Amino acid sequence: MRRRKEGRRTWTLKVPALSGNLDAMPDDGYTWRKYGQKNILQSRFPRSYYRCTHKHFYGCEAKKQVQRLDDDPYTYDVTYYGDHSCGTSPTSCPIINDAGAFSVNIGASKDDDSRGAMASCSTNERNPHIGTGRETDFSVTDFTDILFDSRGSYILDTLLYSKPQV
DNA sequence: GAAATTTGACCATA
DNA sequence: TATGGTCAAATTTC
Repeated sequence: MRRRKEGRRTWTLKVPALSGNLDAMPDDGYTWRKYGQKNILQSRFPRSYYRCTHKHFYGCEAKKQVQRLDDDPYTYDVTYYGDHSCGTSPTSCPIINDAGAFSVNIGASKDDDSRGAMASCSTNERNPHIGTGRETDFSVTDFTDILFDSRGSYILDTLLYSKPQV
């Protein structure tokens, strides 16, 4: 495989399929173009590869991989690579699910999430709360800054969305 | 006709 | 050498 460049920010989201529809990929506010799909060993479902539609216009190097979880077909594992430099930005919480709430794990490195800060987001408010154990209010803009701000010292490694409560 | 998706081949890495 | 990531031609959709 071609390894991604060192220092590139990556993070992973676990995203439930919208409304229980396996074909309804959650929208994160960006426009993606699919450039490949591969069957992965030890996984029943193929992995899809996307890059930013504006790659050629803006040289935007953002990419993402979408993998349906083997043990939970209603959940996607979405891995983002790099930042968007195309000037577009999400218009809401990166992904809104049915339940509305999710938690975010922000680590300093992929192997160290012990220093992570927690964040949560609600569909009703569309206002994430970010803090370290304590609840601190931030705006959506602040939240997307953490997600995509190239100046940020944090690496956003894992977004763990809570499953819809049925 | 343009843009997006599909799919098999190619290639780098472990 | 097996696996995973990307390329690019063919096909589909708008």
